[in-house]
Amino acid sequence: MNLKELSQLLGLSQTTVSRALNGYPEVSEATRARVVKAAQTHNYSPNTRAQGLATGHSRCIGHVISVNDSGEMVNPIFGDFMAGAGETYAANGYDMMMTRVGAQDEAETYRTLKARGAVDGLVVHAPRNNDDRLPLLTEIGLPFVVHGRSTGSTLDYSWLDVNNRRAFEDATRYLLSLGHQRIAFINGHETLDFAIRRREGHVRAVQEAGLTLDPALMTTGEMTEEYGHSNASAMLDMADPPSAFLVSSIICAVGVRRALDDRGLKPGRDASIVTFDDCLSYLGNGTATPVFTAMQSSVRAAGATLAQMLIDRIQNPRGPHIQTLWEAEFVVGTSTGHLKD
Amino acid sequence: MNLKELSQLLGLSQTTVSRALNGYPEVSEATRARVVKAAQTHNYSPNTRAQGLATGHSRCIGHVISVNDSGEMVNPIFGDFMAGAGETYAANGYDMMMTRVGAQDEAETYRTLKARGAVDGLVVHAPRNNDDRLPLLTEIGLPFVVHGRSTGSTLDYSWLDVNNRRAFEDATRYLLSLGHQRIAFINGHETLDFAIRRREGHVRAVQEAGLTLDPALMTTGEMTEEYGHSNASAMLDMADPPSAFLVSSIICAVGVRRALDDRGLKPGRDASIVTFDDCLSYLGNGTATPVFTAMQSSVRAAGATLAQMLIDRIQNPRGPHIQTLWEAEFVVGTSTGHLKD
DNA sequence: AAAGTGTATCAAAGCGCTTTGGAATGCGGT
DNA sequence: ACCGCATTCCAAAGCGCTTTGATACACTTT
Repeated sequence: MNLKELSQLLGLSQTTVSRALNGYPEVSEATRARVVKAAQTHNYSPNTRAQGLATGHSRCIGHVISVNDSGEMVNPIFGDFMAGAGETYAANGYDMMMTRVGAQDEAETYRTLKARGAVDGLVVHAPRNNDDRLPLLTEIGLPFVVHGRSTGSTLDYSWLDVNNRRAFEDATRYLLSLGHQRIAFINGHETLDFAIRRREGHVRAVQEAGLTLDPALMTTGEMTEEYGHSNASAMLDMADPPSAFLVSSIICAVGVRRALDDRGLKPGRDASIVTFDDCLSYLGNGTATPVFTAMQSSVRAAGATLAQMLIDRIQNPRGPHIQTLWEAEFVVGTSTGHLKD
Repeated sequence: MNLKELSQLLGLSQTTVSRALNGYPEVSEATRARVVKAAQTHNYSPNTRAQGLATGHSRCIGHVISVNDSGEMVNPIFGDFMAGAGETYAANGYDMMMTRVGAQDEAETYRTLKARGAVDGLVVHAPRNNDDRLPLLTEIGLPFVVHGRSTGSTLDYSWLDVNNRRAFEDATRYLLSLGHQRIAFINGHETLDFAIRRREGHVRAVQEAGLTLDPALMTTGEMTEEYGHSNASAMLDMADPPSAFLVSSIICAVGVRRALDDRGLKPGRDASIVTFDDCLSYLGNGTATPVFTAMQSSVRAAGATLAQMLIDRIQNPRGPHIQTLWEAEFVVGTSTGHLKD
């Protein structure tokens, strides 16, 4: 069933049917009602591609997932982010497209996406320091919003980020206030902007307290459970092990906890753990009392909000750029306690 | 840059340029080379929608994610599945589209997807017993493949599944062989086909051993960490607690382990855990020796294979349906041990 | 009665591509 | 010199929609 058939069926022109369905005022309400009903009974929906060709828009948002060097890692927050974004897209009649791409042909992918007219805009994930995707997208004229920020970029662009620096500064202060002096910092890859900011926050709080940083207690890497486990294990086996762990992801924190368990150490009693918690739906941080003391911010909510920002931007490309900074909520769970003497 | 401009630039007709780029034999190799090069330098890619309109195909695959009643859960395996599928799609020039939908307007969504011509085919996720999506999709003529199976369906359709019944039967037998008699079974929602099969496997092995099943040791639910933790906790606090846990997901298993840790019990020594492991990239089951004794099968590989099956089906809709059954690999880790007397 | 004003509808062009059904060109064979 | 026969290229139709610019008609208004 297409427009032509439907309009013939109704004894109307394609113009009128199209306008009736798209809510134009030139159509009488009586006619509109008739058209809408017929469309429903005959299960008519306008062909996406024809509509897109005529309007010049795809009503589709792209998400380009860059596969990192290891080539295998899937960001665990991805599902929740997409779930949040998906709600917004659905509510606004947008489709959501995903593209996987190796790091080397990133630029090519973005250019092709634009040339093909496949998407009206896209979300930039996992921004790096001075990320070259921002000038690229600006140059080729593809609307975008950034999940996070790109320090060093002089461009004006829209982003939504968590105040990572403050969150990790506060978290470190909290551990210091409990008497911890040797604090391990299990961070993500410091090619990523958020990881850099987190380190800055941590470093600032440690230095502020007049303590010196031990490089042996700071690691960076892919934020998997195994990564948390192996690094925490190594540190716990040091001659002078840390008494507290500051962890960049609850998934790593699970690994850190396992390292403690392996050694018969109890989190909160024998060693403390503070983690960042993205509020993943399948890895909730306890129901009544939080399991981990954590800085939390819902990545799902971030997805929903960023999607709306992008849609607004697409519909009004000349509008001002929006920058949103969310503060993480600090919750005290059972994984932290005073330093034992 | 569009076809018309490019062809004018080259002094050729649109036909010739189109044919040159699409590999038709009617074009001399010299001309083709010239065209391809010009397309590259001018960054030309055919407009997706125009191409789709002309050919009648979208070269796009749909993934409809049904949001369950709780409305909030995101399947943790989703990211890895999509990563696997995405590789295949990219290699074959297909785009990948996601749609989120509430359970009540599932049918409507599929119909609209077809009517709009938005996708050439789709992957059915999380099939239920006698799933009504299969006859629906067959009726509306949208090619599909199923990740899992739908018991009770009399249709002929393509699927890829893990032999869940055998995996859980074998796992249960393994626990029995270690002397465990009270085995808890932490399962997923038994509206889902795979969960039903897993229960069947477990039940069969228990009955085969001449033991009676204790309904108090069998739970079903959303497979989150918290779900594993709360149910394992409740069972461990029973007068006659289980000595082993059979768990449907490594995420739940992490929760079960936490419940043991809470009580100072050590997995493998004080209680055993066997889990199904989807080989999620961020939640690897140890490097050298597995942490959990597990039945493992890569959901990422499943995504890649199913994507190929679907593409084959789209390109040859009259071809035979393919049914693939994978056996899970059983690995013994540190989470299981003989029953202490 | 003529002119003006909305209102409700329509025919046709155009979006950028593929593809059908020719047409022009070059070349060997008679 | 003429006739096939490839080879190489092209003009134009068509995919299903939106949208421009008109048209037909029923009312006021002067």
